[in-house]
Amino acid sequence: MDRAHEVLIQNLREHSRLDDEDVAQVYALSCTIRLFEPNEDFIRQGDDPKVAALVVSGMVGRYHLLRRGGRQYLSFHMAGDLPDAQGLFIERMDHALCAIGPASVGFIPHKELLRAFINQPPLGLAIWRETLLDAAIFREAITNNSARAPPTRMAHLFCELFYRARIAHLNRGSKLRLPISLIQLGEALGMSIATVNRSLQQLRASATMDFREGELVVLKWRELVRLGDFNPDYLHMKKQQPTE
Amino acid sequence: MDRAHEVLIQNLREHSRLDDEDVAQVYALSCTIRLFEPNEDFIRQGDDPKVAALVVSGMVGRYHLLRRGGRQYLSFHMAGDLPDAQGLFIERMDHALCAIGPASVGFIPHKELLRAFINQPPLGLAIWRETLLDAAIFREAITNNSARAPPTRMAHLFCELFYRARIAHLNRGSKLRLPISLIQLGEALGMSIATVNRSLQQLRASATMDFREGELVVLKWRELVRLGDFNPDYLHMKKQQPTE
DNA sequence: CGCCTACTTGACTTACTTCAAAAACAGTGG
DNA sequence: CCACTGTTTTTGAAGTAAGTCAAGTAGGCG
Repeated sequence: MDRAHEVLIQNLREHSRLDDEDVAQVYALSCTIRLFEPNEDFIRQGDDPKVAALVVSGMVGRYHLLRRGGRQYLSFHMAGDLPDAQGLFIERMDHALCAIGPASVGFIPHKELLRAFINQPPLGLAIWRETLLDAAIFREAITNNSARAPPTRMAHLFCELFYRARIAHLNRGSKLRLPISLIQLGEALGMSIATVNRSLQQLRASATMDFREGELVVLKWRELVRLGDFNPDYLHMKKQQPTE
Repeated sequence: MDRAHEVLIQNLREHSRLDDEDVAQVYALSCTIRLFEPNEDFIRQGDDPKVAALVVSGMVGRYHLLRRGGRQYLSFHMAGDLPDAQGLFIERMDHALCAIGPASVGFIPHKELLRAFINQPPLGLAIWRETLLDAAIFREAITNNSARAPPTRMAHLFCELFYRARIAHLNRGSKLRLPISLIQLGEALGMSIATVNRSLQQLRASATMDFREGELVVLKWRELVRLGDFNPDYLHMKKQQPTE
């Protein structure tokens, strides 16, 4: 139960300073937890949600529905993330949210959040910053999908996810649970399933990482970072992560 | 001089409700105007700006610098836009800003904006919303560059720019000044200059639009929207634009 | 065990990139 | 006014990388 508030606070503290009052306000928020099956949508394109989602455990994805019925995944989210904070101030969802693996998601009423912002403006700024980091991640995705060759592109995504997971202490050493299918990887990176697979083979051959059965294993971080042309500056974390 | 405050208010009013107090706060902001040559940078990657930029006239672009020295353009901005509002709460710029054509840009001290948010919270929310719209545009760019074929992709960008320009009353009928070179178009859309040109030829052949010498002419809007798979919902404008 | 889904691999085709060269155009200085 | 330079746009030809299609394998689950 409290896990929800804890992961949120921990996440916000990675980029914002929260004092006791801010933390108290967060704990005062009501948060209804729901469990979702892999691939289950919990916010649809066109919805006008009255609650904000908080990833409590597992993984969540955001995607555009394409005309032909396909999907373009926009980002992946893990424990502590508020993947639809924008819903607070934008009426209709222009994209959908779904569980990637099994996920537990907390729902916080917009009304309570807005009241908390009035009582405790620094908390509002922390959430604002959260939405700005989101935007920075989107910008990087534009560059990644537009300007990098398939294997580099894939390595970059793995770097980002591993880096963010490590900040949130969600990795187990060099391993990270990433229940993303190759098909979804293709829908995120803008490549066909065949190219996804071949890129993955290349990365495996480089012996810098492995990814199979929904688990990422990072074997040589520095090398992988180089392969993926990854520079974490865009994630704007307060403390630099060890480069291992 | 006042032009700067006016275009900002006009832009914010497209998505947010501003009362007289909010407007007064905006007019109280000091704003230093500077003129820039085409292609001149005014914020660089890594900067930690103390002022926020406001496009007063002309066009401005945001881009990531690529390892090989190339650029990935992330978005284009026109009069009324605050293309680096995020700088208010994110320390270091993860991308750069430059003038596309000749542009006049106003600079508003962060301190004054932050004070205005305290005096007039709804103004802060309007700016927050502005950054959220930015993010929505980035999301669409991910999808555009990852999932759409070159001519569709190009048509989509033209649709977005024309639609946004029309909202801001920057078009002259079916015409719009867009001083973007084909090279820059390629750097925005993730295609080679050859493909840019051939896609452009195709769009010209469709007789839905023309683009030459930095001027876009929309000949058949509905048709162009269909060609570009364009749905303006993601721009979250209060009033629907006439579909002409 | 058999079915379904996800992953893997190969062969073929297509579309985009690269390379190259020419044409149009803008700006410069004679 | 006209050469001269550099840049942008246009076009063509060649090479290649990624998509499509198709078949086969491997796991997971009823």
